[in-house]
Amino acid sequence: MTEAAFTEAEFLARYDPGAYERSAVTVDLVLLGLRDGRPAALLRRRDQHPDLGRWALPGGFVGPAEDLDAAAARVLSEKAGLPGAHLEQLYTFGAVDRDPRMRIITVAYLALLDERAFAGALEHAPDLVPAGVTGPLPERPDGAVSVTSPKGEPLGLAFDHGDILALAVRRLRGKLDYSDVGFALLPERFTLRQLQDVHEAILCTTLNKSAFRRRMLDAGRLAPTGAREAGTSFRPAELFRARRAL
Amino acid sequence: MTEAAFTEAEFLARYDPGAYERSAVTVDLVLLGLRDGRPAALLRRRDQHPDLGRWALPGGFVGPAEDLDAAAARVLSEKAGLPGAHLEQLYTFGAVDRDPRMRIITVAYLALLDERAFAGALEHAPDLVPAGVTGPLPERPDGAVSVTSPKGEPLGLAFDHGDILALAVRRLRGKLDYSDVGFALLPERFTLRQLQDVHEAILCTTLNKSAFRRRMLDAGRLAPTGAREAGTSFRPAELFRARRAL
DNA sequence: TAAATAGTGTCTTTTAGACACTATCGC
DNA sequence: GCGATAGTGTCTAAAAGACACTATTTA
Repeated sequence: MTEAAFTEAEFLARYDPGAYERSAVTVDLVLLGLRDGRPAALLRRRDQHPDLGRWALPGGFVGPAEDLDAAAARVLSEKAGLPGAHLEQLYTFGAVDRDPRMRIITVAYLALLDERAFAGALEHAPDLVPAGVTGPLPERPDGAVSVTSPKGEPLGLAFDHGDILALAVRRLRGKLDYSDVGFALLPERFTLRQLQDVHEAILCTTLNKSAFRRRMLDAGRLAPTGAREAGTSFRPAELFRARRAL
Repeated sequence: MTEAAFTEAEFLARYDPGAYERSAVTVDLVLLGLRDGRPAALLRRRDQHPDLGRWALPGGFVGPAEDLDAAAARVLSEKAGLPGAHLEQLYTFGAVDRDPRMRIITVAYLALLDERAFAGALEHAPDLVPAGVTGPLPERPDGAVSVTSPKGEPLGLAFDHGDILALAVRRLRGKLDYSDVGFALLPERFTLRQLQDVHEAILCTTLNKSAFRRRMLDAGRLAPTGAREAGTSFRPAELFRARRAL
């Protein structure tokens, strides 16, 4: 029987990994944050063919001895110079013709940056541009996003990166209500009003204040700090912290 | 300037794809259905090292000129002999040591089979075994699944396939309420009671009959056929069909 | 005290659960 | 009519929206 012919160690010693087709695998990152209260993504202008002049998500090849999540974290720190951001796998794009150079399968990740991290990334990587992201409209959730330069001009995205960006926004919207991704876009301590502003910006709606506060406080994911914001010319709001999930 | 030196066509003609690290890429399928009203997955016993004797998800390598979705559909029809099943990408698993033979990145897909397709797959591929899947418990959604043979004996899964299976169940549960994945586990025409049974089996709960009917009918995803089920010895229920999403 | 925003109370509307009730089929 | 399940009506409980109201700070 085959089963008894080798031990697993012997089997592995004789195994020839060269016999299989291989593909280039990359990670691409949607670096998403809020800029002036509006969703924005960090993009890089392509200075080479193909899709020269179009705008692309930062990304990089996955090393042969590198976990996917590690590759995403490496690209995040290379491009944005920050370790602490929320990072989650989005989806894997593997259409044969998605890159005309060769077959490249890319695992897309969503990275959420708070305002400070977003600004830090811009300093750390001067080739990144904060592009405004609008849509897909909540009532047409499978639509496309429109991406604009800081001056408001529309930007064309390279490859299938528009699809990736649209998926990132949809994912963020879908998880906003029941997960703690919303906190990732805020500093460590924040007011309930700031949290509501974030939700409204992501969902493209206005929310009811008292209902929002009720839901957030009842959900038990917020810990009051006792401290209050400083520097206001009016009644300062209480500062909360995201409670570590169990 | 680099930009003007070549056209895109010239650039591509000179491009050398050999310069990048590559990885073996596979798709693995969670073939999920209901057997006697309980969740079950189709698994294959490994007859080779590594993990000889453990139970694995059906899968296959992604061809060099094959889209990811096409590879998943191919494996589905090879292993289960059916084209029409619901198929969606789940997650990509790429830990360096997930397979001791070599670096293999696998894109996991969830395939939902109705009772007929499930039985058909068992006939088409006699090496597949319908394994009962229980858990993760709804109150511990990030727990592990336990997998049992048709006789009720626990089965050990190969590689990280237990994680993949658990993720599949969680995804199915999460989408059951707002999407139409529930319909994929039923024949084309079904009664509301059958639909409720499916939901209860997947969610591991009991649901309120009148509230369930209200929700389903109000959601507008059901189309009445006018026909009624046949062969009952009591009042036959109305048959519905899933309405095509816009 | 005026301005501005934080935070609360409460009424209404909607949605979900509980559960008994009626309806309809084969026999 | 009986047995069994389909399907409905209605009460209650919980959650969400509307919106006015009170509270607290700086200037």
